[in-house]
Amino acid sequence: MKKYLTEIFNKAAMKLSYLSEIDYSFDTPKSDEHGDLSCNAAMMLSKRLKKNPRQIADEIISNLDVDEDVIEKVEIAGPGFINFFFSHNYKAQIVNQILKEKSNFGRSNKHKGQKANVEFVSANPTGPLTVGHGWGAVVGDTVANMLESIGYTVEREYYFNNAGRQMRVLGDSVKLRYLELLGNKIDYPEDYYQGEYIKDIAVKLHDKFGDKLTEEDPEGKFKEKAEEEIFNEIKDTLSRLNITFDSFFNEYSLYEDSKIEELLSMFEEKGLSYKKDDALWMKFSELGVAEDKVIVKATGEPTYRLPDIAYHKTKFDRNYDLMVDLFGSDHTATYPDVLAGLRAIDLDSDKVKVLIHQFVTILEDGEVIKMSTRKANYITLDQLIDDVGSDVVRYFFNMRNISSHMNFDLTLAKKQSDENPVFYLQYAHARICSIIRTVAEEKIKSSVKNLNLLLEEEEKQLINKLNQYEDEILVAAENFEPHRICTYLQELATAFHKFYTFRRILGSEKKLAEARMALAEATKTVLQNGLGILGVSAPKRM
RNA sequence: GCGCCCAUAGUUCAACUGGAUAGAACGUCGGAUUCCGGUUCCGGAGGUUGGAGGUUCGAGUCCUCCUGGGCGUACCA
Repeated sequence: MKKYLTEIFNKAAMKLSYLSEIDYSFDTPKSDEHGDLSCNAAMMLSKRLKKNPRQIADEIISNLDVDEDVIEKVEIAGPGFINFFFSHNYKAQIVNQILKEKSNFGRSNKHKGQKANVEFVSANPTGPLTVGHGWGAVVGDTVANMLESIGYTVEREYYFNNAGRQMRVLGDSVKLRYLELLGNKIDYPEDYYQGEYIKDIAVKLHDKFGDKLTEEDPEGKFKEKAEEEIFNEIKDTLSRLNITFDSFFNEYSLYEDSKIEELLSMFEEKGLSYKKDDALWMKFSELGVAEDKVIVKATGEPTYRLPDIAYHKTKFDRNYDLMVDLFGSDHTATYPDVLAGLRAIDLDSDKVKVLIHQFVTILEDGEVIKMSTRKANYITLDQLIDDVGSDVVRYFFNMRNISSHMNFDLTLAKKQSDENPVFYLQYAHARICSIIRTVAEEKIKSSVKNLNLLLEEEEKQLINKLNQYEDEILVAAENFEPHRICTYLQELATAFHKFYTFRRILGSEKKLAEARMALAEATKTVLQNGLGILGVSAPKRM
């Protein structure tokens, strides 16, 4: 529908040049009294043209070449909205389109030929993933799915720092637990990793090497084994959520490939770095950031900023049109430095879209479960998946706007009932599958020949919802907002359930039954496609 | 102190990048099933969008200030 309006407006703009000077839009009104789509152009122009918006609206309408078979009514309403009412026949054809395009329905080629990189999770392998990582993991993967559905070729990437202090402490922690295992009395420092998994790794090393590692460097086998073990566990957890990565990029390779040195000399050439107190500082204050920061410590070791900038530079070198970074709000202070660093070497930081999710609070029986990583007192993502299953985890993390703080209601999530929004959606899909099975026995086939018979209110509402899908996907994807899809699918499921309650397939006149069947099948396809993007299964039976 | 995020119905959240009468789910109260899956559907009650100003045709959305919460504010990542 939007496509159609865009076309006739573009044609009209050749006569009314002012139309191409503003950024007007077509929106779906909240109330259907206001039509299927509404245009705000006249109101936006009223100041510029110093004319009454309704008068402008009138002028626009008289210059539109409207096909009456497509749009049956255009009216000016309120302060100057132009409301378009599409014909029922035109809207009903969406059913035909859906059944033809099947799993491709809703995909667009708007960004065809463009490459995107989505970096997410990126947790350092120092321990199991927590529920907080879960949010980033699910949303990152869903954002990648959405981008694919609007034409991008997407690479999913996981970046981790294996050259810094955190990994050193990890090696130290494992070694100490190993020594403890050998009967040494140890004093385990508070800032070492506290979890039981450290002991498990020590045990594995002990099983394999006995007491031969007492002289081993913590950064040797201890760190290596820990990284390997923990990474495997992280990958296993993610794969339970159907999340896999195309590439794992590690910080160490930036040193091996001299990317750090290259970057340092670029900064130096541009006069953007200077020595002070034995450290190397970056002139961030000249790059739109409040103050200068250290990029190489007095010890000669870079701070995280330098490799982070170098890493992002490799993304530019790899020619992505869009780079998405997703991380938790505890990193909120770091990204402006990275973006400034990229601009400093003349890269277009607007191509980097930084998404930050807030913290997750877990609620059980109305009580907040307090978590502390340092004390290893947290719910792991694995435990959460054990408790509620992958579908619920994915749906719950997708259904909230990431910029809000989230309350994850464990009690609700565990319920396999109508209180749980996931089941409402899945039930709608399973119900349609069941109808298809039943109806097949009655030898009724779906047909798109008589869609114009679908004139009942519930049928019209459902058709309207189906018409909105393509646009919802596009808006959700371009805004990086998976929760929009959840909201839409809930509305679609509701529209279907209402249709089902009042309009029967069996027992209706043949042509009508066939048309209704087609409508139900189209709904099933859209539910399936939408759930697919969210990474939630669409069960045939429940 | 400073920076970023948040505050909408009893609760959890929407509101299409400033649009028309602020919506939905859960909860609550009251209804619907001889019939393709009742894990469903219909209806009622429930709001000064944290507060105060401002910008304009129009503000939950933008600006300023205030209140209350979260996350940061390292030569940790």
